[in-house]
Parts: sequence; C-alpha cells; structure tokens
Amino acid sequence: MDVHNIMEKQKDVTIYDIAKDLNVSPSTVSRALNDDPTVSKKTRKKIFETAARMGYRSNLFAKNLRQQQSLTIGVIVYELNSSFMTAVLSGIEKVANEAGYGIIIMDSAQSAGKEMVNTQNLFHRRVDGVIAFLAPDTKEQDHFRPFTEKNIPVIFLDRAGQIPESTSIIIDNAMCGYMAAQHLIEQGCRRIAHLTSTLQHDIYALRYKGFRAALKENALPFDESLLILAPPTEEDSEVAAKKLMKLQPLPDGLFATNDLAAAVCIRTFLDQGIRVPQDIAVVGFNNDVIGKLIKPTLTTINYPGMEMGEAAARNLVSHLRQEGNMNNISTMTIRAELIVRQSSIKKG
Amino acid sequence: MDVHNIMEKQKDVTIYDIAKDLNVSPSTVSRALNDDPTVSKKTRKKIFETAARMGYRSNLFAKNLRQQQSLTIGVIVYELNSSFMTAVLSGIEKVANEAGYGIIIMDSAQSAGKEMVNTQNLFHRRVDGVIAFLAPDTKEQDHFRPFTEKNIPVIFLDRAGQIPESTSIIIDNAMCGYMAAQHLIEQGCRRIAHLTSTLQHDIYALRYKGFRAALKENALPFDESLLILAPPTEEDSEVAAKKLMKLQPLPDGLFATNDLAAAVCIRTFLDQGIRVPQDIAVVGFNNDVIGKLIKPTLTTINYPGMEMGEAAARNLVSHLRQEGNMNNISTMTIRAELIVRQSSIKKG
DNA sequence: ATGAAAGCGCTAACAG
DNA sequence: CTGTTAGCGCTTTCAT
Repeated sequence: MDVHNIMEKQKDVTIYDIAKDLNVSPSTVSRALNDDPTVSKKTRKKIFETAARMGYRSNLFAKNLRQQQSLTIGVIVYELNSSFMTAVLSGIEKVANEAGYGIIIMDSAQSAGKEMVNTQNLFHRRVDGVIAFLAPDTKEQDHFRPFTEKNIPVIFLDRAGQIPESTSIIIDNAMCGYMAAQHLIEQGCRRIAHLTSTLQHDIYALRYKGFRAALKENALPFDESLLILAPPTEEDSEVAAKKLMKLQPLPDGLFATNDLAAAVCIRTFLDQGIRVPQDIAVVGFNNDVIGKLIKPTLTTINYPGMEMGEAAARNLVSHLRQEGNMNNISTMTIRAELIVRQSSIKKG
Repeated sequence: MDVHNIMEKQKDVTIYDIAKDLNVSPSTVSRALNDDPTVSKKTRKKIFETAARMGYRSNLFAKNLRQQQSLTIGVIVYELNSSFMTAVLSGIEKVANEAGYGIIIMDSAQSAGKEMVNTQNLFHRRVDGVIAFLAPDTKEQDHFRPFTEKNIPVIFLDRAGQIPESTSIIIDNAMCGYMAAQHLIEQGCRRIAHLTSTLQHDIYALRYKGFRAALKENALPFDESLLILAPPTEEDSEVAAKKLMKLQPLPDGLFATNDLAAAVCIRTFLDQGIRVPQDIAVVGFNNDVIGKLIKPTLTTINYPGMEMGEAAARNLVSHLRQEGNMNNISTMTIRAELIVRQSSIKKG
C-alpha cells in the first residue's frame, strides 16, 4: 500500500496548471476566472471547464497578497448566545455577502482582555474593516488605533466608540429608559426600582438618566436604595432580586436593563409569593426569546438587532468602496420600541 | 519621491524595511521574528525593537502562501444562539488557541444551502481543519469531500458524519432517550408522548429508539398518535403543544428533544389549565439556560457542550500535528446526563 | 551567525 | 483578445 501518499499533502492545482493544459497564458486564465469581459466566450468556457475538471481552487493568500485586501470584515462581539447578537450577525452577514465580503466572527466572551487579543488577531489577518461590540469591561479603546492608523474603518455598535474616525451605531438609550419608566408610571407604579449592570457605561448610564427624567417629570421620588447594580448573570440577578425584595416598602415597579435579569427577578419574586405584575410590574430590555416563554410574559424594549447589523455593514461597505456618501457619519441612531406584555400590565 | 502618497493608504512595513534600517538581511529579520535560535541575542533584540518602533505587522498572506498552511480551523455551526453552541465554541476556542490555531466561525442558520456555501468558503480560505455541526436539513455530505480529498481533517459534532476519513464526536442519543423515558416512568407516567423534530435524522431517531426501548421494557404501550413532529421553533412548538392537548386521554408525560420546545409546551399547557408536572410531567433536552427560568423549572438532559468542543479541537489538533495517537478514532462518545428539576417530579 | 536567491500563486501594467 | 513580466512579503535551502 502507498502509505506515503496518504500522509503527503496534495499538491494544489494552480492557474499555471490550467494554462499549460490549455496552451494559454496564466493571465488569460486569471482573467477568465475573474469574469474579465475581455476574454472570449470560447476560451472562457474552456478555462472554467478545465478548472472544474482539475479541481482548481483559487489561492486566497496569493490573491490577497497581490491585491492588498482580504475582502473580509472582522466582527467582534462580547457574547454569542443572545437572540439580539444572532440577529445582528445575520444582518451583517446578509449585507456583507451581497457586497462580496466574507465575515469572520470573534467572541470576546465578556472580557476586555480577550477583546484585545481579538483585535490584534483581526489586525494580523488584515481584515478590510471592523465591526465591534465593545466588551462590558473595556475602558479605553487604544487597541483599535492600529486600524484607524491604517485607514481601516471601524464601526462600533451598541456602545459608542471614542475613536474620532470611527462611526457608531446605537439606540437612543436615554429615550428607552424614559419609555420604560413612563410606561410603568402609566400603569400606576409610584415606587419604581432600577436594576442595571453598571453605571460606568454610557448605555446604562443613559438608560438610567432617561428613567430618572421620567420619574422627575411625574414628580415621583427616587432614593438610592432603589438602584441595584449587578452583572446580568443568573446568579447575580438572583442576589439582586433578593435585595429588591428586602426593600421597605416593596417597590411596585422594576425596570431591569436586561431580559435575563428581569426573568430571574420575576422567578425569584414569584417563588417568594410576590405577584407580578400586581405587586411589582416589570419591564426588561432586549426582547430576547425568553421574554415570551416565562410567566407572566415580559414587557421589554425591542432592541432591533437585524437593523443594526444591516446598517453597520452597509455603512462599512460604503466606506470601503469610498462611496463617500456615508463616510462622514459619526453616529447613527436606530429606533427602538417598547413591547408591552403581561409583566407590566396593572391596568386592564 | 511621491508627495501624493501621504494621503494614500499607508504602506505597510515589511521585513525588508527593518532589514534595511539595521543593515542586515531580510532572512535574518525573518529568523529573528520567528524565534530561530541561530540568530544572536544582540541582533535579535535590535530587530524586535526596530520592528516595534516601525509598527511592523507580519503579513499572514505572504506567510501562509509560503508555508502552505493557514493555522486556522474552520468551525461551521447550524445556529449561534443557544447556550449549548456557545459552550461548544468556547471549548473549541480554548484548545485551539492554546495550540496556536485561530478559529473562524460560520453560521449556517439552520440551512443546508448556507452550509454548503460555508464549506466552500472555508475551503477557499484554506483552513487547516474543519469542525462541523451539520444543518438539520443536510442530507448528503459531498460538500465535505474537497477537504478529505486534500487530507484536511474534518470532525463532525452532534450528528455523525458519513465521510469515512472523518471523526465524529457525539453523545449516546439512544441512551439519553432511554434515561428520559425511564425517569418519567419512575415518576409514575404511563402514557408518555414524544415531541421531536424529525425522525429523518439519526440523533432524533436514536433518542426515539431509546425512548421506545424503555417503554417496552416497562411493558407500556405507545401508539403513533403520541409521536409529534415539529421543528423546534416557538411557533411550531406551540402548534405541537395544542396537538398534544387534544389527545384522548391526555398523556401524563412528555419527552421533548429540545428545551425551547419543552418550554413552549409547558407554557401552552399552563395557559390551558393543564398542570405541570401533576397532569403532564415534562422532560426536555440540552440544558439551556431557559430551563432554569421557567416555572416549573425544566428537567432535561445535559448536553455537555464545552467538553464536546474541547474533545473536537484536541482531536483535530493532534490530527494536524500528525501525532498519530488519535488519528484512527472514528467516533467518540461524550457522557450526557439527566438533570432532574421540577417539571417531571410527580413523586416527592 | 548571516546572506543571496528562489519561489509560493496570483494580478495588473504594458505590449502586442 | 491574449501574452510577458514583475512583484506582492515571506521563508528556506544553500552557501559562506
């Protein structure tokens, strides 16, 4: 048996092989394969046939090396398992693919350190552009500098980037906070608690700001004990829920900036005999699938992932194509809306 | 010199630039940068300093072109938004990164067509190896042939691959089905329904087989009306739940092969006044986070994603390194276990 | 310990 | 419409 051949790497078919086989020049083969109209139909056809027959695959490395571009967009996310992220990703992919770009996804898994590694990785892979969700604990953004220094466009989603040359696509977080609070107030809530991750980050700070603004407009008091900070994990949210239940008097409303956190709170409340929405009305954030499965179903803010992804990719592609009509946008704001379900309805 | 270049794309620093700057040869620079011990400490140090100062980044395209390898593993998944997938991905990433490989993730979004595009894409990107979750509607696997023909190892997860040279990492689905049924029987269930996606696929067929085996062992009857087929989406699962509720007499147990489907069923049952677990005990599959948040909490089969991902990556890396000690494994089975929660407990 | 030179596979002037 | 040629940036013999 030919034991050796099994271990050996197959030699690849190149355009030279095709050229030799057909007695044409490599350039003609290259042109044909790239749909250059100057190649005659006849040779074109022959070339495609031979390429298929010989099992040719183009060598992206050589192509990229030569063309100084990778036709690839790097996407950095801070998590993968949320329907929001999935929606964003599919939006990006759709637009990018239509424009001839591939995407490569890197997950920072909630870690600023990993995010830094990912940016370096993408940089070395020479992506033509970057779409990034900053990790929750990312402070400064110098690790994106290498891109902007090389004129590689960077688009930030969700959290606005501080790099001047970059574009950010966000929602109006203050408005969302305002809507959530206003809705709870309309349902008769007078003592509304707020559960959020951290006020260090603008998205949460803004939601909180809008929330407070609504309270103020309605002349409702708010004391610091009603503000609970906890990462949106199952464990931390449960601890937060218990803190909420200890408040005297019990709040009659809760605005949580995360659906998972809201769901865990509702579960914990119900376990302790606190009724939702009768005793506490709850509003979440993100419109994750989970909100439709828990009892009561969860009122939430729809964070339009697909639209954001599409907007980001479209913007990036136009940057890359130097189309110029979108190049000077520094911030785009996507519309988000309140989805009312059972968890907040006190009034019929 | 061309003054216009200032506005144009930055020219990259190459090893030639470093070499010229230091009056050494490009080969020396290359060697130094790759930690070749034959380079003297002194020049080595100088080279690293100059590289950093000049903002050098190695050109992966040139390197890959030269070395005929990409140091990249392609990962194809059929969905992104499940905690199972996330766990698998992080397992893969951890092992791959430790071994010096990058990973590139492609989402087939439940579509065999997209899966085919993704395989071609990875093939052209010349990944050194592939880890794949087949899409639910993938029938034959010829699109993986190009890889095996070039001796590029392919590892299938979840669903066993049919390509002879490939390795598959799976769980014992029949055993899982058996465990689920056995548990329900022990809880006193006598008329157990089964909700699954399709019996076309071995994983579901095997779960069903194990389930039936347990019934038979306990001399319990099963008629075809108790078998409901539906894709594990929210909408389809709701339709399925309604079908289940129409059965006469009502089943007293349900084994669903997906946690989301199980959750939707429970919600629908409760909405109609059917109690869980008292009237129907429910067991799901996957151990998604959702199972801990719904009321009652969901008994399920823990599908150990992280372990599967690690096993897959470890196996692949050893293939690539020709270590030989794992090369002839065709199937690895990972242990899965039953996690008992409220939705199935009829007996204290 | 270092250098010279060739070549990985491709594309893009330029020349017919 | 097609061919010739040079070179993208890197690694790797082979030579010194």
